[in-house]
Amino acid sequence: MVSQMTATPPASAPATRWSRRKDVRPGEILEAALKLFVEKGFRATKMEDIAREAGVTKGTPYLYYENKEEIFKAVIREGMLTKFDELEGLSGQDEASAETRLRQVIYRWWESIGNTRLAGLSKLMIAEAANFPELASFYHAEVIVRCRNMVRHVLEEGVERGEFHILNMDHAVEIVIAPLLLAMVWKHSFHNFESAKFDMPAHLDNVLDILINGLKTR
Amino acid sequence: MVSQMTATPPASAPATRWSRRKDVRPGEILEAALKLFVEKGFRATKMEDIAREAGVTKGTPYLYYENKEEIFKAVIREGMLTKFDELEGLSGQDEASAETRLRQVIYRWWESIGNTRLAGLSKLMIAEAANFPELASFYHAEVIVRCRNMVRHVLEEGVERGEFHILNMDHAVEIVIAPLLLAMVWKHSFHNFESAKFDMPAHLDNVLDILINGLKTR
Amino acid sequence: MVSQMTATPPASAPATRWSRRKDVRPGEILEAALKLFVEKGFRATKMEDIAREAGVTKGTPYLYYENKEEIFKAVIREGMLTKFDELEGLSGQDEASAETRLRQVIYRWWESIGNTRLAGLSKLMIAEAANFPELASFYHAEVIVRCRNMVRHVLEEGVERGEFHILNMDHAVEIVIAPLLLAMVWKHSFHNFESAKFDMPAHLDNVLDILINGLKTR
Amino acid sequence: MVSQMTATPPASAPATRWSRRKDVRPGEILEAALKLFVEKGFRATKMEDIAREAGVTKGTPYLYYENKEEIFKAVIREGMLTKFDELEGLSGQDEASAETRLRQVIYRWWESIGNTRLAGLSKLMIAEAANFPELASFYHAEVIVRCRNMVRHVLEEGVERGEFHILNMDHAVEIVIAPLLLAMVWKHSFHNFESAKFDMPAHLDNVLDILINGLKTR
DNA sequence: CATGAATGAGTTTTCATTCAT
DNA sequence: AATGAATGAAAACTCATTCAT
Repeated sequence: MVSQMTATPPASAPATRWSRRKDVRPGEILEAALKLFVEKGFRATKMEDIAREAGVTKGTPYLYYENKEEIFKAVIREGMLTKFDELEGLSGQDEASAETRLRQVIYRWWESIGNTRLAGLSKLMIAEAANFPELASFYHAEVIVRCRNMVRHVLEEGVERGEFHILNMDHAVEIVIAPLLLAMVWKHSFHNFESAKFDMPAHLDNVLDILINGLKTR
Repeated sequence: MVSQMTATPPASAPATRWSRRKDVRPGEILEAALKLFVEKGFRATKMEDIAREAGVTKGTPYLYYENKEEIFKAVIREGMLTKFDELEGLSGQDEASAETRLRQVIYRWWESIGNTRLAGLSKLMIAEAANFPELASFYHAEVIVRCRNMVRHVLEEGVERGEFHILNMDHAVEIVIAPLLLAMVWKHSFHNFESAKFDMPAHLDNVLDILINGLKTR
Repeated sequence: MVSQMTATPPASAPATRWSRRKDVRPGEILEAALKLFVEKGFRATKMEDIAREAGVTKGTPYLYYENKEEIFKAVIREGMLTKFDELEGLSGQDEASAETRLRQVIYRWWESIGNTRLAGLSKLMIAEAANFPELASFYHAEVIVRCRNMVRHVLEEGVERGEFHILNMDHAVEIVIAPLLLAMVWKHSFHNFESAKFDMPAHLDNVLDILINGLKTR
Repeated sequence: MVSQMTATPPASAPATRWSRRKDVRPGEILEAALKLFVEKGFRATKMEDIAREAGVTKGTPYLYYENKEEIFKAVIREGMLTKFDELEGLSGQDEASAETRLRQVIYRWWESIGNTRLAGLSKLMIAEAANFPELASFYHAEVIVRCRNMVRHVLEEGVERGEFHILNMDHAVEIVIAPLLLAMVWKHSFHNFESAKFDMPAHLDNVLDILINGLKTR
């Protein structure tokens, strides 16, 4: 999705009916599908819409994917993994305070996922989990659990250093993750109705203040 | 939904083939529709499935609702309002500490919404907001904003009393709401994959400990 | 197919858009499908053509059959069995000479199968055997083998009575069956090109003369 | 088909990527098409399958044939003619008895047609006659009628010589042809279900014994 | 000559909705 | 008031054919 799904802008002047771009098509199709699935949901998205959005015709997606369901699976699968590799690679590099590192993790998540079209994936999986159980399982293992582990790791270090005082680690992890989820939901489902659009970095800042304050050793 | 959607048990010996059911049918249909919409989404739910789930046949829902979309709207509209009236009626009755009242609000929310089939409504609206903008607007005004206001009210009282120290009220409200949303999402989308199922009341307890600690005046 | 597939003529004056005739629809659909499959083959027959031929619209056949393949199977399955029960019931009733009985079997076959739309089934199976192996197997067991057995039975009696002199029974059975197959093929595939249409009963007569003469004990 | 369809082994080291194959390609394509049409029928055979079977890619058949229908016509047209020329050339050469010559005709037919992939052509035409009337007409004139004439010629000689006693020549011709058709049908449609595979030469032998016996003057 | 990505007309199949019973 | 057979618009999917490379 990182490389494949970065669509090249539709050729400005297509002199011919079409061009052959076997290598980029799959990415363009997934990109288009991601956008529409996130917007309308799996069932409400028509194959022809995906094709049109990708700049091809009805039949072309079928050259690369068996059917609509396979496109959905590919969207999810290719969508998040690489980003996480990046994220996990970054975290843990420095020797700053746990507080600083927690803030870093959250900000980075916002930059590379939350503020990205990929955040829509989460909304998508929330909506379709019951219809695609194996995919939900995959998402749970590869996204939710990894996300929790990243947070848990920082929190545990904070506890070791005596910075944080945490009674129940599982629940503490959740409260850190919760506002991230909320941010994605606001962004993807109700942004049109929020009169004063959230300044998300500032929001995360304030939320972290409260949380870190609440987690701190007294 | 409270009154209408409380289905009378279909087993209660009907005198005629279809004795006067005009009064209970709509509720049974909405109840069935809610269940299926939450499970599978709007598009993936077939009218016939709704009918079967409601114990009637294909044509019957159309006697009470124009079409599938109207059923969806009715499900959302009737689904949450009355519950909120209850909730709002309860809160603010006592003169306990803001901390106590915040805990009460959250627990009551969990009892009357979060732990109820109605929680699925939120998942549903998150998924379908883009397809039903007016409905999303309605939901935003009637559910999200009211929910925020309830929380805000308690927090503001806490600030007035000198119990809480809050820099940005909007953001503080969000961090209180966030774990509630998370709870609903876990419950409705990924509960099958959570090895150790959350003891939700305990979780809310712990989360509130952290939040209240973080919000407290030092 | 006998009863079910006997289509009632389309109601002369349908005042309404359609009428509900759940009991006769399947037969009408199979009847229509048989006609078109025999004419054009399985693949070249469109579902919509079957529907139109049956006097219904596109969607109706799907109320009674999963898909086109199931219709094909039903056509074959229902097509021949009952006729054969009739045939087998008739043969062997009298104590006439083997020659007489052989002639009877052949004539009856012609009346109840060869001269019927059902003969087209054979052409159909010949064409589609490779595409529907299990169905071909079923056809082989239920039609071909039964047909051979009927003939074999008569020939064996003829041998017992000393009427016929047969060196290899298997091959003798085939030579009796062969002209029946030929008759069906001519009728269904090349009848338009035969300048002098065969008088089939006379033809069978002549053929039987030769065969019986050839089989006779000298 | 004899010359064109005799594919040169594709293994013969090509000097260039596609060295002058213009002369052999059409035959290879028809050969592949024949095989697949016979196996699956005209409609169920995909152009791409023909191409793959012929060892080329999708576009190539269109360099040699207008479209799928033209390929079908070419398959039929080129398929049988030359073989018949051979057959007709052979028959009538010697001065043996009519019985001997009849046996010869049948055996030769079996060798050069019945036991060949070309036999599938008959099955194909039986199946597709209604969809390709002009082709069926052509096949009728060039194959069926010629085949009958060959048989008729021998039978007439037999009558002239006083060997055969035939009341109705047309019908006699059919009874001789019938087992040939049967043989092809068995071979191409139901061979998988025949427990004891027929020893076809022996079968033809036995069948001819009966027929010739039946035709003989007493 | 040959390739094979792309097209788009054509089919199959689904399902919300209607309406005779 | 309820049924459920039938409709027909709308989607999903196929594949013969084209044409840039």
